[in-house]
Amino acid sequence: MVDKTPSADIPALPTPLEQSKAQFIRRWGEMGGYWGINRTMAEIHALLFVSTEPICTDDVMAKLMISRGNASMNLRSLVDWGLIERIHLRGDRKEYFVCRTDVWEMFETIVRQRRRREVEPIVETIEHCKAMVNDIKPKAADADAEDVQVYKQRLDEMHKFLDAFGTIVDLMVKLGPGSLQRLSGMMTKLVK
Amino acid sequence: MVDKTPSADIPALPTPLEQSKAQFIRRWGEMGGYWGINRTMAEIHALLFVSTEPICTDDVMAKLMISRGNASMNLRSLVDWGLIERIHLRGDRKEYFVCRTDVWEMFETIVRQRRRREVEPIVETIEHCKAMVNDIKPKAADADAEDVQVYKQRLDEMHKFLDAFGTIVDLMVKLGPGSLQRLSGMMTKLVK
DNA sequence: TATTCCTTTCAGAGATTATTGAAAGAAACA
DNA sequence: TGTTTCTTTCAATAATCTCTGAAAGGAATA
Repeated sequence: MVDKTPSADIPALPTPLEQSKAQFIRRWGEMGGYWGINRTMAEIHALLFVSTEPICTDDVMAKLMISRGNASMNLRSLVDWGLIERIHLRGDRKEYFVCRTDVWEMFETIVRQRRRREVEPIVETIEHCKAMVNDIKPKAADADAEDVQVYKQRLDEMHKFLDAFGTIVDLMVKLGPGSLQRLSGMMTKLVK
Repeated sequence: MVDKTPSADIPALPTPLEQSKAQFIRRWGEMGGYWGINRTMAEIHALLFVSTEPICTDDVMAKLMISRGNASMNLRSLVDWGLIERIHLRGDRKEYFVCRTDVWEMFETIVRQRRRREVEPIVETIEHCKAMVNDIKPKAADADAEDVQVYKQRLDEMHKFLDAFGTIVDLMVKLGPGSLQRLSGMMTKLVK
């Protein structure tokens, strides 16, 4: 453990580099809120994303001014999501963390998780709901008849849409980093 | 205003159709939570999505067992999002609501809003952050030099990625309902 | 204009989620 | 083994978000 502080407890004005990073971190955190990810977790992720060197829990605590517990929990979540990694530095007992900086990998990871958590459950439910109304179709020829038809149709459309959407995202992920550009080229032609 | 209740205050067992709808509504609501949309708002949306007929505030209150205020606020949000519409029925003073049932339109609407709220702000911030470190580049040739380089590069990659992603989503929306299927076909060939 | 019917608003209550800090746990070291 | 150093956990607290219900606001009707 080396004390990197230049001259002990002088606060030191933030450099433009630090200011810029701080701004990015703040905004990334805010956006996290929109995504059902908590702000702190997103901020930690951003902090690691803009850090050249590995960072330990105490660094995170100091830079974001949060408690040890909070830092620990959110770092763990980020590891669970697969967005950051634990590493160990020779001669240092502490754990350090680094961010997967390849934005494509990041995207892939996030898309996979969100799909599993947010798309698959609703698809399963739709299938189940369809089955429920299919089973009892022959019996009820009453006033509901049209209602049932419309309902089934809507579920069907939603189902197809979600399937197609999932497929395309899968393929994008499989195709890798270049696919967005390639696709965008293809689609531009298609549009004409 | 016609009283549709079959025989007044007999609760009536839920039909399979009603059960199925209820299940869909519930799940759609849960998923809303993941998307930074509140559960109730998502449930109202689902309720309208599976309803053949227009629905008024009292219907929403009754079916979801929520207060008038809650129903009113969330209905308004859904209108603001462009996911549902207010309509008026002849001879009835109440306002009714219907859902845009075309899943493609729904997707388009959601994507537009989310892009504006979640992608554009971060892109602006990245541009701003890049400018901040560009302006001061010539001066600082000290130890930060490499750090600045890496930082700029990462911001750049993120920027490019977000741009490309936005482009492709735009194109998908422009191409309309068939594009997912078409694209998925094209991409499947590409993969081989 | 007064009345009725319906909608919106918003302060307070309630529910949920995030954060802290201290205690327990785990791993390296001597 | 005991000690040190670091990490995790979790009950209590704080912050945030959501919901209610009653009051105020509007618009159609008489």
